Amino acid sequence: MNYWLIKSEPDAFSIDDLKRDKITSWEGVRNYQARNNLRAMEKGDLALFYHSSTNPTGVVGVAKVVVTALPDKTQFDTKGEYYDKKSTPEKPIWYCPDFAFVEKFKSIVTLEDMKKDKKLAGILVAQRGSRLSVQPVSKEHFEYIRALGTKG
DNA sequence: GCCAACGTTGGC
DNA sequence: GCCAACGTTGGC
Repeated sequence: MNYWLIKSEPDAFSIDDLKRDKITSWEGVRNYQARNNLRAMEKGDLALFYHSSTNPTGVVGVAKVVVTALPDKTQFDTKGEYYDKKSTPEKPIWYCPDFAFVEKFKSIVTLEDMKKDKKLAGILVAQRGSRLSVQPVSKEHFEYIRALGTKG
């Protein structure tokens, strides 16, 4: 059982979109480190859902891995924005798991909150220049942030 | 919209 | 395989 943080721009795909769709394939990640994290995810793992490039930025809910990583079909779509000409169905480069909606927080746990909180010292997302869109999170940090968000 | 951080690409 | 140039992310 591992814990993660996944970033999404709410204009592209928000926690409300996940709530509506119930399940989504986490397609379009084109960063090797993020992909490696996606491939390391196991069924039942939980992820903090983070809204980036919005005001305020922060964790807005929780998602659960329901299907482990399979080849991301968008890499083969020659007309799509995620097409990768170096990838083939025989040797796919990019993989994505499916996430299910778990909950939306009563209140957002903002990046500012996380940076200030001594209990969250060392959390990747609050580190300067942390661009990685799929990050591991410790169990302690996960549960602490979830408690902050759900208590409202 | 700016720009720091940092990943990727490609020439050598 | 180094590294400069370039592109992207994402907070502000």
